[in-house]
Amino acid sequence: MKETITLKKLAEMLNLSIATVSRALKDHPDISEQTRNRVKELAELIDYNPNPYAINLRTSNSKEFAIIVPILSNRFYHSFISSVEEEARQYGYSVSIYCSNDDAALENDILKRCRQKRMTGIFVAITPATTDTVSFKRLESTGVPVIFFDKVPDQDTYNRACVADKKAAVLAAQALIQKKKKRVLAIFDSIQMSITRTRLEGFLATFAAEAPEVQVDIRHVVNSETARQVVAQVLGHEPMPDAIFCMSDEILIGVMKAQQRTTLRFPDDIGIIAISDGFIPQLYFPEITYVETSGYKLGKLAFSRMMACLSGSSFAQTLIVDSILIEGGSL
Amino acid sequence: MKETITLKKLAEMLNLSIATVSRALKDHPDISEQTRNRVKELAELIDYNPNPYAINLRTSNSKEFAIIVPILSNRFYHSFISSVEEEARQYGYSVSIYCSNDDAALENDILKRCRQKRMTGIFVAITPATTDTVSFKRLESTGVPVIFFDKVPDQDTYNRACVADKKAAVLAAQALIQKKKKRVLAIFDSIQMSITRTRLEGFLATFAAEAPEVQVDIRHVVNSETARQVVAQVLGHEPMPDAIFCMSDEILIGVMKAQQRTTLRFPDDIGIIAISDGFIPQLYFPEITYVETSGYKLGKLAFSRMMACLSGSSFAQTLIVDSILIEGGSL
DNA sequence: GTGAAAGCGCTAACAG
DNA sequence: CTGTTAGCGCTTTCAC
Repeated sequence: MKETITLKKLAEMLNLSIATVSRALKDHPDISEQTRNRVKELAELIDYNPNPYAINLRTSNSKEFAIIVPILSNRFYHSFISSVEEEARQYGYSVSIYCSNDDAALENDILKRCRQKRMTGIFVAITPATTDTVSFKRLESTGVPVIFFDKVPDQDTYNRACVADKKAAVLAAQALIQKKKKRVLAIFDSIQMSITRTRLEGFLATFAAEAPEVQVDIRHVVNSETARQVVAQVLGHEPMPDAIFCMSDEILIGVMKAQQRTTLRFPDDIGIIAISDGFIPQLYFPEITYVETSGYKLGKLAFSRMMACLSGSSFAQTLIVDSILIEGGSL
Repeated sequence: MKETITLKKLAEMLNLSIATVSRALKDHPDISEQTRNRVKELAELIDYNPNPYAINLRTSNSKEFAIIVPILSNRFYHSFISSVEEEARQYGYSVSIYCSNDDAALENDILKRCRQKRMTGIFVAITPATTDTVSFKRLESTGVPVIFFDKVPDQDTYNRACVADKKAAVLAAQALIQKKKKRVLAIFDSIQMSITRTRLEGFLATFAAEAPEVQVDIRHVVNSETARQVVAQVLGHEPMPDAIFCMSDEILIGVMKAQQRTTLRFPDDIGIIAISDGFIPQLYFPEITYVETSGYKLGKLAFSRMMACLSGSSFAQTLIVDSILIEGGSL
């Protein structure tokens, strides 16, 4: 159990006061260059590490961000997390990950913990059950920025960063129109979810405005398996759709399973397009054409907003990450 | 900016000393039940939260574990992380996630950070480039347990938790033999990786011992795309294999892409089996038969070893998570 | 049973 | 330029 090196020890070894050593280490202008070098050299040599707990106790600045997500087994959040972590490290911050398991009570516990730990700032994707956002507001009022991302509250009094859900659906619809598809099977998640309503609206509005003659068959499913069943049934009967739209990865997976039982080929026999972060689409051959919703880009955006808040930007802002179409060859 | 509640404030409000309040809050036997209740009630009422930095400064116990992984976009590590986090929370520990990006230098920085932050213990999957494990040893010698998992150093002087790599390959081989496959195309990652050598050895030994007559065609690939190319070529020429083995998810993905260009069907025309954590196999229809390597189980195992170390178990130990065969219908 | 006091390692006035 | 001092909030002897 090697004893730890403290400022005091350094000071003793150098015959200086603790204060001087402390200042030398952080390039305080008062300190002579000679002393500074002497201190820094020894510190380096004996591998001095400041105790972050002491620093925090003194300064109440943890240099640590929290990210709270409702679920961890989700690629979108993973890329968001890596993205933020990447930036944070550059700025000398750490990142702690918390998972609320879609449980509003647990989310509240986590929030409490974040308060205890004096987190510098918080990124949070709320659970569907989160109704009481007042505790977030309270935290924010104590000077801890809260950036909501992906799953955000309705009120625009919060800082929010989202992907362009509506536009993603619009882009997908336009791609279908451009490929002259006439009979589109469009599969959406449950209409309960606000993201579904947003995407559905954009999707339908685009067809209505730009290609009203296209037949759009909207179906709602609750998971991958129900998506598979819907498609298995549709593909077995004339008239067949000439393209399928999937509003999420989960749906895409189900559709692909159904397709694998048939002899139909993309894009010759039927086209397919999805909204996705891009991982699942590249599992197939040809790769699936998709409209990208990038957790990575969202992370960058949210982080920059965080830094802005930290340097004083106090008004709430809603930021949107743009979507783009990635051609895979399946449409 | 609401002012924070400290022990001192509580003490003042109750007309008690700080020491008494502190003791009351942690059920010290010296304190009378009456006082204790009085203290606890008020603490609850005004939402007192101890400052973890002060506690740590005093006790040098961060109650925090670190998990260091070489890459975050990996399902296996995700399930490991959730698994550990789940346990840790129950024991009142937090978990910080760090990603070394397969960079040994960064890994070292992270390690330094962990030392600074006085992490209670560390779980680490090392990068392929990590040669210098002495800094881990040094950390361990200061009383911070280091549990290596998945990617572990060669020396058995470390605490290591691994999946049963060899056995996984053996199980897959046995499944192929049992299905009376006679011409197996077996695709492995680069022979550079120790995991490849381990699996290859188990795989070949099983055929040699139990079914020497089976033709096993071993191929090494470097990624999903090369796997796809190999299979695309093999499937185009007689004599065709009657089964394919994939040692990893990445290979499986490539193989499936190749298959999607053919009219071959699993399991009728050809069989397929993989080693996987189970996510990718269930993307296809029929789902792919695989030998499971579970990050979740590995997490539980590693955590229990961590707790053992914390309560004094000092000798190094190598733990193995068993593998099982999951039938998907593709073999 | 309760309180006084020391100190964990560090920062930041305030003095010289 | 450098040192002295007073805490940050908490735990923990040691007294009473």
